[in-house]
Amino acid sequence: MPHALNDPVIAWYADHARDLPWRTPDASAWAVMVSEFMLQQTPVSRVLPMYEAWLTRWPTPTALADDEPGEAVRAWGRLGYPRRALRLHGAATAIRDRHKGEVPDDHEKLLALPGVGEYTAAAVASFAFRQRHAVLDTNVRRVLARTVDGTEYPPQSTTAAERRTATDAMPLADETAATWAVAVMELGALVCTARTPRCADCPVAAMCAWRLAGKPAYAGPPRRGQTYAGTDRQVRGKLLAVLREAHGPVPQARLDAVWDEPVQRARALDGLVADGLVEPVADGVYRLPTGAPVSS
DNA sequence: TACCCGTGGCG
DNA sequence: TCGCCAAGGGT
Repeated sequence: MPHALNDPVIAWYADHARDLPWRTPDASAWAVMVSEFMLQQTPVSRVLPMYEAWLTRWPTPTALADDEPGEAVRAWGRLGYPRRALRLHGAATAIRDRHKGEVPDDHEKLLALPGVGEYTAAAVASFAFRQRHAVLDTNVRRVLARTVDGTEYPPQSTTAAERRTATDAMPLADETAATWAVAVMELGALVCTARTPRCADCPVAAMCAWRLAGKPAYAGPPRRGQTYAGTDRQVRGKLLAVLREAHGPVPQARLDAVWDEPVQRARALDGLVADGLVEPVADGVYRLPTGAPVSS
Protein backbone atom coordinates (compact mmCIF):
# COMPACT_ATOMS: atom_id res chain seq x y z
CA MET A 1 0.00 0.00 0.00
CA PRO A 2 1.48 3.35 -0.97
CA HIS A 3 2.23 5.79 1.79
CA ALA A 4 -0.34 8.54 2.27
CA LEU A 5 2.30 11.24 1.84
CA ASN A 6 3.46 10.07 -1.60
CA ASP A 7 0.86 11.37 -4.02
CA PRO A 8 0.31 14.83 -2.56
CA VAL A 9 4.04 15.49 -2.19
CA ILE A 10 4.83 14.27 -5.70
CA ALA A 11 1.99 16.34 -7.15
CA TRP A 12 3.18 19.39 -5.22
CA TYR A 13 6.69 18.90 -6.57
CA ALA A 14 5.43 18.79 -10.14
CA ASP A 15 4.09 22.31 -9.67
CA HIS A 16 6.68 23.87 -7.38
CA ALA A 17 10.08 22.32 -8.07
CA ARG A 18 12.89 24.82 -8.52
CA ASP A 19 14.57 24.79 -11.90
CA LEU A 20 18.03 23.69 -10.78
CA PRO A 21 20.75 22.82 -13.30
CA TRP A 22 21.64 19.45 -11.74
CA ARG A 23 18.01 18.37 -12.16
CA THR A 24 17.81 18.86 -15.92
CA PRO A 25 17.55 15.68 -18.02
CA ASP A 26 20.98 16.26 -19.55
CA ALA A 27 22.74 16.53 -16.19
CA SER A 28 25.27 13.70 -16.00
CA ALA A 29 25.85 11.51 -12.96
CA TRP A 30 29.09 13.43 -12.53
CA ALA A 31 27.15 16.70 -12.52
CA VAL A 32 24.83 15.31 -9.86
CA MET A 33 27.81 14.18 -7.80
CA VAL A 34 29.49 17.59 -8.01
CA SER A 35 26.27 19.28 -6.93
CA GLU A 36 25.87 16.91 -3.99
CA PHE A 37 29.38 17.56 -2.71
CA MET A 38 28.85 21.30 -2.96
CA LEU A 39 25.44 21.17 -1.31
CA GLN A 40 26.75 19.43 1.79
CA GLN A 41 26.00 22.04 4.47
CA THR A 42 25.89 24.82 1.89
CA PRO A 43 22.84 26.72 0.56
CA VAL A 44 21.76 26.35 -3.07
CA SER A 45 22.20 30.05 -3.81
CA ARG A 46 25.90 29.91 -3.06
CA VAL A 47 26.41 26.64 -4.90
CA LEU A 48 24.92 27.70 -8.23
CA PRO A 49 27.80 29.83 -9.61
CA MET A 50 30.49 27.44 -8.36
CA TYR A 51 28.66 24.48 -9.85
CA GLU A 52 28.55 26.10 -13.29
CA ALA A 53 32.23 26.98 -13.16
CA TRP A 54 33.26 23.48 -12.10
CA LEU A 55 31.22 21.63 -14.70
CA THR A 56 32.56 23.91 -17.42
CA ARG A 57 36.14 23.43 -16.34
CA TRP A 58 35.92 19.76 -15.39
CA PRO A 59 33.04 18.20 -17.36
CA THR A 60 34.09 14.64 -16.45
CA PRO A 61 35.66 12.92 -13.43
CA THR A 62 38.79 12.21 -15.47
CA ALA A 63 39.21 15.88 -16.35
CA LEU A 64 39.27 16.75 -12.66
CA ALA A 65 41.44 13.80 -11.71
CA ASP A 66 44.03 14.85 -14.30
CA ASP A 67 44.30 18.30 -12.73
CA GLU A 68 46.05 19.11 -9.47
CA PRO A 69 44.12 18.77 -6.21
CA GLY A 70 45.25 22.28 -5.35
CA GLU A 71 43.33 23.57 -8.36
CA ALA A 72 40.19 21.96 -6.98
CA VAL A 73 40.79 23.65 -3.65
CA ARG A 74 41.37 26.99 -5.37
CA ALA A 75 38.25 26.66 -7.52
CA TRP A 76 36.23 25.82 -4.42
CA GLY A 77 36.50 29.50 -3.56
CA ARG A 78 34.59 30.50 -0.47
CA LEU A 79 32.08 27.65 -0.48
CA GLY A 80 33.38 26.51 2.89
CA TYR A 81 34.61 23.15 4.20
CA PRO A 82 37.40 22.99 1.59
CA ARG A 83 38.15 19.38 2.48
CA ARG A 84 35.14 18.64 0.30
CA ALA A 85 37.10 19.90 -2.72
CA LEU A 86 39.98 17.60 -1.90
CA ARG A 87 37.65 14.65 -1.42
CA LEU A 88 35.83 15.38 -4.65
CA HIS A 89 39.17 15.36 -6.41
CA GLY A 90 39.93 12.07 -4.67
CA ALA A 91 36.58 10.65 -5.74
CA ALA A 92 37.27 11.71 -9.32
CA THR A 93 40.67 10.00 -9.18
CA ALA A 94 39.13 6.79 -7.86
CA ILE A 95 36.48 6.92 -10.60
CA ARG A 96 39.16 7.36 -13.25
CA ASP A 97 41.38 4.61 -11.86
CA ARG A 98 38.86 2.06 -10.65
CA HIS A 99 35.70 2.69 -12.68
CA LYS A 100 36.97 3.54 -16.15
CA GLY A 101 36.06 7.17 -15.68
CA GLU A 102 32.34 6.47 -15.19
CA VAL A 103 30.52 7.36 -11.97
CA PRO A 104 29.45 3.98 -10.56
CA ASP A 105 25.70 3.35 -10.38
CA ASP A 106 26.05 1.04 -7.40
CA HIS A 107 25.33 2.34 -3.91
CA GLU A 108 28.10 0.32 -2.30
CA LYS A 109 30.68 1.45 -4.83
CA LEU A 110 29.58 5.06 -4.42
CA LEU A 111 29.92 4.74 -0.66
CA ALA A 112 33.52 3.61 -1.07
CA LEU A 113 34.49 6.92 -2.71
CA PRO A 114 36.13 9.60 -0.56
CA GLY A 115 33.67 12.22 0.65
CA VAL A 116 30.66 10.04 -0.18
CA GLY A 117 28.71 9.01 2.88
CA GLU A 118 25.34 7.36 3.26
CA TYR A 119 23.40 10.41 2.18
CA THR A 120 25.46 11.26 -0.91
CA ALA A 121 25.60 7.64 -2.11
CA ALA A 122 21.82 7.39 -1.87
CA ALA A 123 21.33 10.78 -3.50
CA VAL A 124 23.50 10.00 -6.54
CA ALA A 125 22.00 6.54 -6.96
CA SER A 126 18.51 8.01 -6.72
CA PHE A 127 18.81 11.30 -8.61
CA ALA A 128 21.23 10.22 -11.32
CA PHE A 129 20.39 6.54 -11.71
CA ARG A 130 16.74 6.57 -10.67
CA GLN A 131 17.13 3.84 -8.10
CA ARG A 132 15.13 3.25 -4.94
CA HIS A 133 17.03 4.43 -1.86
CA ALA A 134 16.12 6.18 1.36
CA VAL A 135 17.62 9.64 0.83
CA LEU A 136 17.84 11.02 4.34
CA ASP A 137 19.13 14.56 4.48
CA THR A 138 18.30 17.26 6.98
CA ASN A 139 15.22 18.32 4.96
CA VAL A 140 13.74 14.86 4.66
CA ARG A 141 14.45 14.05 8.29
CA ARG A 142 12.63 17.22 9.35
CA VAL A 143 9.61 16.56 7.12
CA LEU A 144 9.26 13.01 8.42
CA ALA A 145 9.83 14.08 12.03
CA ARG A 146 6.93 16.50 11.71
CA THR A 147 4.46 14.69 9.49
CA VAL A 148 4.98 11.17 10.84
CA ASP A 149 6.54 11.49 14.27
CA GLY A 150 4.81 14.70 15.39
CA THR A 151 8.00 16.39 16.57
CA GLU A 152 9.36 19.70 15.39
CA TYR A 153 12.91 18.46 14.79
CA PRO A 154 14.54 15.08 14.22
CA PRO A 155 17.13 13.67 16.64
CA GLN A 156 20.67 15.01 16.46
CA SER A 157 21.99 12.02 14.60
CA THR A 158 20.10 9.71 12.28
CA THR A 159 18.52 6.79 14.10
CA ALA A 160 17.43 3.33 13.01
CA ALA A 161 13.85 4.39 13.66
CA GLU A 162 14.22 7.24 11.19
CA ARG A 163 15.58 4.85 8.56
CA ARG A 164 12.59 2.60 9.13
CA THR A 165 10.21 5.53 8.78
CA ALA A 166 11.92 6.68 5.60
CA THR A 167 11.89 3.20 4.10
CA ASP A 168 8.22 2.75 4.97
CA ALA A 169 7.40 6.04 3.27
CA MET A 170 9.18 5.14 0.01
CA PRO A 171 7.15 4.16 -3.05
CA LEU A 172 7.94 0.65 -4.28
CA ALA A 173 8.78 1.34 -7.91
CA ASP A 174 12.29 2.66 -8.60
CA GLU A 175 11.28 5.59 -10.77
CA THR A 176 8.52 6.71 -8.42
CA ALA A 177 10.81 6.32 -5.42
CA ALA A 178 13.41 8.51 -7.10
CA THR A 179 10.83 11.23 -7.74
CA TRP A 180 9.56 10.94 -4.19
CA ALA A 181 13.08 11.37 -2.83
CA VAL A 182 13.69 14.67 -4.59
CA ALA A 183 10.12 15.83 -3.96
CA VAL A 184 10.11 15.32 -0.20
CA MET A 185 13.52 16.96 0.02
CA GLU A 186 12.23 19.97 -1.93
CA LEU A 187 9.22 20.22 0.36
CA GLY A 188 11.57 20.45 3.32
CA ALA A 189 13.69 23.07 1.61
CA LEU A 190 10.84 25.33 0.48
CA VAL A 191 7.84 24.77 2.78
CA CYS A 192 8.61 22.63 5.81
CA THR A 193 11.55 24.81 6.75
CA ALA A 194 13.42 24.72 10.03
CA ARG A 195 12.47 28.05 11.52
CA THR A 196 9.22 29.27 10.02
CA PRO A 197 7.36 26.46 8.25
CA ARG A 198 4.80 27.59 5.71
CA CYS A 199 2.09 25.17 6.70
CA ALA A 200 -0.51 27.15 4.74
CA ASP A 201 1.29 26.12 1.56
CA CYS A 202 1.92 22.51 2.57
CA PRO A 203 0.27 19.74 0.56
CA VAL A 204 0.23 17.39 3.56
CA ALA A 205 -0.71 19.82 6.33
CA ALA A 206 -4.00 18.01 6.82
CA MET A 207 -2.20 14.81 7.78
CA CYS A 208 0.80 16.31 9.56
CA ALA A 209 1.14 14.84 13.05
CA TRP A 210 3.06 17.82 14.39
CA ARG A 211 0.56 20.38 13.12
CA LEU A 212 -2.40 18.29 14.29
CA ALA A 213 -0.84 18.12 17.75
CA GLY A 214 -0.73 21.93 17.88
CA LYS A 215 2.92 22.29 16.87
CA PRO A 216 4.42 21.46 20.26
CA ALA A 217 7.78 23.12 20.83
CA TYR A 218 10.93 21.06 20.43
CA ALA A 219 11.57 19.21 23.68
CA GLY A 220 14.80 17.39 22.87
CA PRO A 221 18.30 18.19 24.07
CA PRO A 222 19.65 21.63 23.08
CA ARG A 223 21.33 21.63 19.68
CA ARG A 224 24.94 22.66 19.93
CA GLY A 225 25.66 26.02 18.44
CA GLN A 226 28.37 26.49 15.84
CA THR A 227 30.53 29.20 17.32
CA TYR A 228 33.05 30.41 14.82
CA ALA A 229 34.78 33.62 15.78
CA GLY A 230 38.14 32.91 17.32
CA THR A 231 38.13 29.19 16.53
CA ASP A 232 40.74 27.20 14.65
CA ARG A 233 38.24 26.97 11.82
CA GLN A 234 38.32 30.70 11.36
CA VAL A 235 42.11 30.73 11.38
CA ARG A 236 42.26 27.87 8.89
CA GLY A 237 39.87 29.77 6.67
CA LYS A 238 42.03 32.87 6.72
CA LEU A 239 45.22 30.93 6.03
CA LEU A 240 43.70 29.01 3.15
CA ALA A 241 42.24 32.19 1.66
CA VAL A 242 45.77 33.57 1.31
CA LEU A 243 46.95 30.43 -0.44
CA ARG A 244 43.93 30.35 -2.76
CA GLU A 245 44.43 33.88 -3.90
CA ALA A 246 48.17 33.53 -4.38
CA HIS A 247 48.96 31.57 -7.51
CA GLY A 248 52.14 29.93 -6.33
CA PRO A 249 54.15 29.29 -3.17
CA VAL A 250 53.64 31.68 -0.26
CA PRO A 251 56.24 32.65 2.33
CA GLN A 252 55.46 32.10 5.99
CA ALA A 253 55.30 35.83 6.67
CA ARG A 254 52.25 36.22 4.45
CA LEU A 255 50.47 33.56 6.50
CA ASP A 256 51.62 34.98 9.80
CA ALA A 257 49.93 38.25 8.91
CA VAL A 258 46.40 36.84 9.08
CA TRP A 259 46.41 35.89 12.77
CA ASP A 260 48.44 37.30 15.60
CA GLU A 261 48.24 34.48 18.11
CA PRO A 262 51.22 32.27 17.17
CA VAL A 263 50.29 29.04 18.93
CA GLN A 264 46.83 28.86 17.43
CA ARG A 265 48.14 29.97 14.06
CA ALA A 266 50.73 27.19 14.00
CA ARG A 267 48.16 24.63 15.09
CA ALA A 268 45.80 25.70 12.32
CA LEU A 269 48.52 25.53 9.68
CA ASP A 270 49.66 22.12 10.91
CA GLY A 271 46.07 20.97 10.66
CA LEU A 272 45.78 22.15 7.08
CA VAL A 273 48.98 20.32 6.20
CA ALA A 274 47.80 17.17 7.97
CA ASP A 275 44.55 17.36 6.02
CA GLY A 276 46.44 17.65 2.73
CA LEU A 277 44.99 21.08 2.00
CA VAL A 278 48.39 22.74 2.22
CA GLU A 279 51.82 21.50 1.16
CA PRO A 280 55.11 22.69 2.63
CA VAL A 281 57.45 23.19 -0.31
CA ALA A 282 60.50 24.40 1.54
CA ASP A 283 61.43 25.83 4.90
CA GLY A 284 58.75 28.38 5.68
CA VAL A 285 57.14 28.24 2.23
CA TYR A 286 53.72 26.76 1.54
CA ARG A 287 51.35 26.17 -1.35
CA LEU A 288 48.14 24.40 -2.30
CA PRO A 289 48.64 20.66 -2.90
CA THR A 290 50.16 19.49 -6.19
CA GLY A 291 49.30 15.86 -5.74
CA ALA A 292 52.97 14.96 -6.07
CA PRO A 293 54.49 12.74 -3.39
CA VAL A 294 55.69 14.80 -0.44
CA SER A 295 59.47 15.03 -0.47
CA SER A 296 61.26 14.78 2.85
C1' DT B 1 29.39 9.07 19.99
C1' DA B 2 30.65 13.65 20.05
C1' DC B 3 33.27 16.65 17.88
C1' DC B 4 35.71 18.84 14.21
C1' DC B 5 35.56 20.93 9.74
C1' DG B 6 33.97 27.25 6.53
C1' DT B 7 31.13 30.68 5.14
C1' DG B 8 27.53 33.90 4.78
C1' DG B 9 22.67 35.30 5.00
C1' DC B 10 18.59 35.89 7.44
C1' DG B 11 14.84 36.64 11.22
C1' DT C 1 22.27 42.25 16.91
C1' DC C 2 23.63 37.59 16.74
C1' DG C 3 22.36 32.89 17.13
C1' DC C 4 20.59 29.73 13.94
C1' DC C 5 20.79 27.41 9.83
C1' DA C 6 22.37 25.40 5.20
C1' DA C 7 21.27 18.54 0.07
C1' DG C 8 27.19 15.78 5.59
C1' DG C 9 31.51 13.21 6.14
C1' DG C 10 35.38 11.50 8.78
C1' DT C 11 37.30 10.07 12.90
